[in-house]
Amino acid sequence: MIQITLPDGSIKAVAKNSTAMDVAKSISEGFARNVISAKFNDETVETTTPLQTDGSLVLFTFNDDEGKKAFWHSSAHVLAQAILKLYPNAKLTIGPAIDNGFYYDVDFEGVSISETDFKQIETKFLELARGKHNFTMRSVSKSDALAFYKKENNGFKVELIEGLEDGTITFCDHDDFTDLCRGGHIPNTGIIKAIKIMNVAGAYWRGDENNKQLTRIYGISFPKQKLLTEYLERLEEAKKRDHRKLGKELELFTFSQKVGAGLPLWLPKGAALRDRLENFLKKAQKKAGYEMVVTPHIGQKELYVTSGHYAKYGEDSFQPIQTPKEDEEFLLKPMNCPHHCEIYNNKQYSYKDLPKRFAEFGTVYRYEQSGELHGLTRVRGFTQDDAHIFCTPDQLDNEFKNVIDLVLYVFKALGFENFTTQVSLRDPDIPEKYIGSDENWEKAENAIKSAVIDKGLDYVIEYGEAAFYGPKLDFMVKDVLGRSWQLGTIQVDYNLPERFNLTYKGSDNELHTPVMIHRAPFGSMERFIAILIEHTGGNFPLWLTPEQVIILPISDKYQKYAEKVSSLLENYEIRALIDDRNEKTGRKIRDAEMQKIPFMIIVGEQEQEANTISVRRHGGNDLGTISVVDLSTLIKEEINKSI
RNA sequence: GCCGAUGUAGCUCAGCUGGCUAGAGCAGCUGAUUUGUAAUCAGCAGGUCGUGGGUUCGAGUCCCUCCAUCGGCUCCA
Repeated sequence: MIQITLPDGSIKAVAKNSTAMDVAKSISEGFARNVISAKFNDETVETTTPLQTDGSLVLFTFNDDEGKKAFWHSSAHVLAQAILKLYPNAKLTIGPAIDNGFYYDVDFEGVSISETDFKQIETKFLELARGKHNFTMRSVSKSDALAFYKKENNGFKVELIEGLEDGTITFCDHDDFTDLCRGGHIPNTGIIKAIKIMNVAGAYWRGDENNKQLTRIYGISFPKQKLLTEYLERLEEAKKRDHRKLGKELELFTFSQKVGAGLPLWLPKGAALRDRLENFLKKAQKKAGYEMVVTPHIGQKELYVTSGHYAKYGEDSFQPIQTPKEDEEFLLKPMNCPHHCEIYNNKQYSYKDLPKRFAEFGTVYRYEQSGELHGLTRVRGFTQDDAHIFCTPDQLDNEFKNVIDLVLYVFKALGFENFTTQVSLRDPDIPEKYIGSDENWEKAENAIKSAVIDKGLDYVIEYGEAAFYGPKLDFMVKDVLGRSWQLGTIQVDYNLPERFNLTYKGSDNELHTPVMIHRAPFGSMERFIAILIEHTGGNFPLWLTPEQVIILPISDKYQKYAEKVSSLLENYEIRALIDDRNEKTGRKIRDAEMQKIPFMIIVGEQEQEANTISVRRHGGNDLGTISVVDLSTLIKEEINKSI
C-alpha cells in the first residue's frame, strides 16, 4: 500500500501501482469521469501512470488550467494525426497547448492551407477522436527516436531529438499515431467532443525568420459542444469592445489611406478625451517635480548617430529628410531622449541641482513593419508621455521608486487592475544587440530589480525584452482578445548620458556622469487610449468621457428651458449637449444610450414648471426628478471618487 | 517583411457558377409630425464596386500588380 495525499490534506491509502484515475474513482465515480489529468509530487503524470511511492496527488478536470492544458495538448496530437491522414506528405514539427487552445506547426511542403480546408480537418479530427483511443507514453532511446523520424524523413523532429539527452526521450502513442512528447495527456481521445480550427498563420521554425516558414494551424477544443458555442459567443462579445470598432462608433479617431497606414487622425471627441488625459498626468507630474519642455519633431542625423539609434534602426526607419543644402540630413524623431539629453547639455549642473526631470508629450515616428500595424496599439506616429530624469547614482533608487508610484497612481485612477509588471532584461545570448558596458548594464538591471522588490511588486523577468540602451520595467495590460501590450515603462540608462557627455559637478569639484531614467506611465497616448477603450467598453470614467450629460427636450417648446439647464451645468463645469433634433424622446434616449453618454436629462412641461430635471443613467437606471444642483453634486462626487 | 483571409454608398451588409440602367437598412437632405424613458412617417439624394493592368463579345464577379484592413509569425527605440 502507498499513502496518497490529496490537495485537501486527506490521505488515501491505495495499492501500489494504482493510477491517478484509480485514486479518482476511489473518491467518486462521478468525479473520476471528469478527471482528465494529474500531477504527482508536482510533476505532470498521465492518469494511467502507476504510482509507486507515497506522495501528493492533484487531480484536474477541464475546469482547471492544468486540465485544459492536458486537454489541448492531447488535442494537438489528434490534430496532427488528422493532418497526416489528409496530407500524408506533411512534416510535423511542434504542437503545444496555449492559453486558448493549441496549435501545430506543420511543413506542408508547398501545399497552401486556407479556411476552406478547416471543415475537412475538423471532420477528420472528430472521426479520429470518437475512436476513444488511449494515450500511452513510452521511453525510447535517442538512437531509436532518431531512426524513427529519419525514416519518416522529418528533419525537424530529428533536430529536436538531437537537442535532447538520451534517456529522457519519450514518445506518445494513440491509435496509429506516434509523436515525440513529454507527456501530460487526457485518458483518451473520446473525451474531446468539439473542435474548431480557428485560423492558419505562417510561423518560422524555432521562431527565427531566417528559418523556413511553416504553417501554423490554430485550434480549440472542448469536452462539450456547448462549451465551444459559448466560447465563440464570448469571442463575438469581446469583439464588440474592440477599440477600432468603438473608436469609429464613438467618433474618437480614424485612419485614412491617403494620410497613410498607421497614422491616426484624432477626431474632436477623441482629441478632447486625449487632452483631458494629458492634463491629468501634467497635474500629477507637476506635483512630482517635473518640468515641461518642448522639442522639435526632427533632428539632425548626427544626433541619432551619437545616441546609437542610427546604427541600430537607421535602415529600418523613415529615411533621412534631404534638404536643398548638400550633405544635410534630418531624421523624424523616433524618440525624445536625444533631444532631452541636449536640453540637459544646455547648462552645467551642480549635484545640488539634480534630479532634473524633463517631461514632454513628444510625438515620435517609427517605421513599423506593415504587417505589425494594429489600430491604435501599434502605429507609425504616436505621442509618448515621455520624461527623462537625470540624477546622481545615489538618487537613482528613490527616483525610480517615485516613478513606480506615479505609474501605479495613473493605473489606479483609470481602473487598470489586471496588469503584469515585467522586468525586461538583456538576452544574454545576443550581446551585440545592446550598447554599453556590462558593468553599466549590471548596475542598471540591479537598480530595477531592487526597486521592484522593495516596492513589493509581483513581477516576471523576461530576457531579451530590454531596450538596446538599457533594461526596463514594463507594465503590461491585456486587450479584449487577451493580447498583452506594454503600456507604462520605466528604463534605467547609464549609456546615453555617456554618449552625450552629460555631466554634473559633484561635491568633490569633479565632473560626474548622471544616470538617466526614461519613463512613460501611459506608454503612448494612442496605445493607452486603445486599451482604455477596450477595458471600459467605451464607458469611460466620468471625468474623461466626451459628453457627461445630454439634455433631451421633449419637444422644441422646451428648447429654451434645455438651454437654461445647459448653461447652469456649464457653470458647474459639466460637459453637456442638447439633442434638439425633431425626434421623439424614445429615439433621443436610444441614440444617447448608443453614444454611451453617462447621464440623460429629460425636460418637458413638468420639469419646466417645477424648475427640475428628470435624469436617466446610461444603462436605463431612472434617477427620477431632481434639481440641476443635485445632479452636479452627484457628478462631482463620482469624479472625486475616481481621481 | 512573411503566411492566410478580406476590401461594394458616411456606416453595416446583399449581389449564385461573369450577362440588361449595382441593391437594402441605418446615417444625410427635404417635408409632414410637437413628441415623456432604447428606432414617427413619406419623398429625395448618395457608389468610375480599394488601385492599376489583363482575360473576355461582356468583369463587382476570373487572373496578376500594388495599396489598405483583419488573424497570426518575425519585429517593437
